[in-house]
Amino acid sequence: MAQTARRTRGVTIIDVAKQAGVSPMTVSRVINADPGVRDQTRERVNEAIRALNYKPNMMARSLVTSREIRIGVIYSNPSAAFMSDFLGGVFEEASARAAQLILLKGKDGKAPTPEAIEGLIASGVGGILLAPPLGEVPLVRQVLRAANLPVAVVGGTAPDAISVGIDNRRAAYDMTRHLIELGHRRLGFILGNPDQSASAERLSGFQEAVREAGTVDAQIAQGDFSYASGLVAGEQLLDASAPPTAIFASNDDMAAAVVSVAHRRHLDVPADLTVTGFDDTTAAVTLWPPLTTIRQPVLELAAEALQLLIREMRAGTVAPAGEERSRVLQHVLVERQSTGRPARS
Amino acid sequence: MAQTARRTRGVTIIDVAKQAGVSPMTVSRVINADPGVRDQTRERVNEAIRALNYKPNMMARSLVTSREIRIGVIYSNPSAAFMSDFLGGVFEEASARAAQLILLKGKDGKAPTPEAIEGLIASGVGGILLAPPLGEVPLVRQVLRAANLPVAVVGGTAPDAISVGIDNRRAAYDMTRHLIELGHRRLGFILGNPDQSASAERLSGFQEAVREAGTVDAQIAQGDFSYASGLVAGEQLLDASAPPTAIFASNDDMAAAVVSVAHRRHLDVPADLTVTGFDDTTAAVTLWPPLTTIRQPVLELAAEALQLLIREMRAGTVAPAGEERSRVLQHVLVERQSTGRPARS
DNA sequence: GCCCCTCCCGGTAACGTTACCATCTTCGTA
DNA sequence: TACGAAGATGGTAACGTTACCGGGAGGGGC
Repeated sequence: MAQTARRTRGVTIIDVAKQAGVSPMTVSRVINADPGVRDQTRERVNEAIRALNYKPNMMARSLVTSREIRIGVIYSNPSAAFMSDFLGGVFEEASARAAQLILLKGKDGKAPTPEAIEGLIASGVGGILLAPPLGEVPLVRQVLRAANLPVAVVGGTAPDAISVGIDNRRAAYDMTRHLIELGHRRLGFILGNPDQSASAERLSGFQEAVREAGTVDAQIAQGDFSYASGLVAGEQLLDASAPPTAIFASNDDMAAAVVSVAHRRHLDVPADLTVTGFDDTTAAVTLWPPLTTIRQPVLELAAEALQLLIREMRAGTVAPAGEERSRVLQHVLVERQSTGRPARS
Repeated sequence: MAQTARRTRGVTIIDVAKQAGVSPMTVSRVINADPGVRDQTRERVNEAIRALNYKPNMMARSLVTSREIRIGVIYSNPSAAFMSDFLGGVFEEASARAAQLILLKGKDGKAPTPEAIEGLIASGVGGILLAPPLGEVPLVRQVLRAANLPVAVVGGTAPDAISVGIDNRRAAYDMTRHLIELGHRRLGFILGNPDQSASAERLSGFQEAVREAGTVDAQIAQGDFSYASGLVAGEQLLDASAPPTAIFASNDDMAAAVVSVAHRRHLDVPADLTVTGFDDTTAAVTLWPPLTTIRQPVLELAAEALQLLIREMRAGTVAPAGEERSRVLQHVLVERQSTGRPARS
């Protein structure tokens, strides 16, 4: 019977120091990668750390360093799958840096009320992290600007805030090229919600690839990222006299709707119609066939944004000029079973 | 221009004490609801707290109280919507109690490998929180038992661990009664994955309501909680010579599949067929029509489990006997547009 | 009128870490 | 050979909170 020590005795920096035969200060230096330590000493300390399975105590550390980091995270509920990853990334980063998170969630996919946001600010947060698409809701930005707090937005442009996202234009371009390379010459594209800049960027990428290919016919239908709008847009595209052989929806929900429309018309996906989405939400996989789509590195996006935000909060100044205040991460084209070559060229 | 103080000066317990004209110790007592403070004094302190907008510093507090609380959270990815709420609840509770979270996520909806779990344990966590359905994966439980750590599972029974969940049987019973009250007399039920005890409990609740009603015809089809299995089960139920007028799927994914099958057969939901789900995931709302379903208070579930776990970790002993080691929270029947009265009785 | 007991409250010492400055080496160079 | 400079390490004092004890103010019983 493994009599696991219930006492979380807590091996401290002092224990390590004793074991390595140095002072606690030197151990601290090793942990924080301070260059002013001889290699030999450093090695001895690292060995002691390993031997004792020492983990620095975040509480004590942040008690003496940063007075306290409290960050407000505002999100609605665009896609739950997205939020799950997003929160995961934020939490991991927050716990690594001993930041305290205060969550504020809007109801029914809407942004929280200005009052709620002001309440959050009044509760004493030192910075705000905005999940998409809240970075582009004018009312939210306005309240935040008035508070003059450091803000980081994920997945959206932001003139006066940190922003982290992917290259939507490039991602849409890649997907469109992929469809063209499969042999499709009549493409359909379903636009996203015009209030989000990502919609225009994705359209722009689509159009560039089409223009580049030259001999491709493109039809565009308006949507708003909702399943219902995908239903309408799908019907519209397939009602055309020369319907597309491939439809590229601006997100997975709308792509799922297109698949549903196709099935109702007894069209097989992908034999009769190729469908692709964007975002790689769970919808992409719970469906049959699973969707070819674009995956955003959501977890990394969130972690990166939080990291930049914390740095800015520590620095104290809101803007270190046009420095590294925005970052673009790589997307991935995930190929599943909703895409194939067209029935006949 | 609101010259917001960038210096997070950090109003401390000492500032409050000065303002209230008492010692820091008394302020601490007020914060921790210690009874040994005169009402008059308490009021004065509370006033000072409000006036200064004082927030206790979690870091400092937990530095002196609990040596350190580090909790491992293991989850796969059953439903992203579920996880989003779940993580939200866990995080909120963790940050309120200054617990450090370490996340471990299984790939592709599968449980993490035993090696990964052992790695998590070796990293020095003092307790483990298991998201559904991991509490019922034998391999996971086995590894955890060997480590002899406090464990809390959400949504599942657990002989030797804290468990928090809803009354699945009662919830299924409620939903079935609801269908019967709408006038349905031929019901279809789609079972969940037989490896999860929730499946059997839901079936049991369904059957009890059916038995109670007396004149109701019930047909049961096997599923496994996946969309694909819902497709098969839905076809099977609707192929019957006297197909049901209402189908109760054990989760939303399968319910969504049934809706898809119905549409393919040109059956309107809910005019020709009533469909209900379970869990209230996003799938329930992104679909058309939105699903009537059972909502679990996921956020509260997670928070409660974490709270119980932390208490047990602090107590030091693994089992305070058959005390409050499991808790049942209330579910809610959410009525949306996928249910209606049968076409003809 | 004195003693003891209860009820409130304050002082002091931790908790584990890092900032800051002092100290001790070790060289390179005049 | 000596002396300053740079490099490496240690000592001390914080950070904000609570645990633990000690002590003063009342009140009741004899």
